[in-house]
Amino acid sequence: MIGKQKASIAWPGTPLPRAFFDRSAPDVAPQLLNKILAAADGRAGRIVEVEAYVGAVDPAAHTFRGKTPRNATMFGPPGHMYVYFTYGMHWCCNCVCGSVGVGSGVLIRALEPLQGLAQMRAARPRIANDRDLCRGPARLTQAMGISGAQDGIDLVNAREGFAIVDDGMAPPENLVGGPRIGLSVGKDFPWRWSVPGSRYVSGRLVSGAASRQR
DNA sequence: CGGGCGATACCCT
DNA sequence: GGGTATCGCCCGA
Repeated sequence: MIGKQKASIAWPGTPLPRAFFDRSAPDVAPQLLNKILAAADGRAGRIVEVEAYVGAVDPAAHTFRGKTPRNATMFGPPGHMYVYFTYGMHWCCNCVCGSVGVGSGVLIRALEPLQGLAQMRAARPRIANDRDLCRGPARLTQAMGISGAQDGIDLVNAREGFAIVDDGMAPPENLVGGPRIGLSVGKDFPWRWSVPGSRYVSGRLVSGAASRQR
């Protein structure tokens, strides 16, 4: 149907409320670990890696130099999805955080695929290993069916096909942020978090981590 | 497993 | 016109 059908999100749990996102992105980001990114069509995955980006103070943020047509969603209300296009071929998705006008958000960098694996494989036909379906920000958007058409949708009311669901699994404890990936500036902000030991996290594994699965 | 590199289009200066 | 919040292929070890 057209854009706003009543979508029932497929993974059981409670969609995160608006207030969850109405804090600074580095506060929200680690709390998103172990939550579920779920689509109305059945695809779902557990969030295992995130990065925070903060308007005005963070030179790596798209919003660093103020509002433009591309980044407008980030300056809007929290709990919406900011989807951007990069490297001429890839889409990446964020949760907008903080108050209107701040311009910050959390980039979702990796998911553990949980449900709708057949649809994910169909969306990424060249991938032989399920481990690689959602291991990376542009890979997971492809697997989940997210593109520019989803820029600006509301994740809280879940009426536009996607939501972030709390299914009762707490975030990992004693998390420490590390440097973000793929930047030429802003490398000093320790605003990347991941689920320790998860084999679905992007980037190079530290030595020995490959055998330490969970 | 890890490094190197090309692809590719849009955005903002 | 330069840079990009990346990926996948190829290669050597």
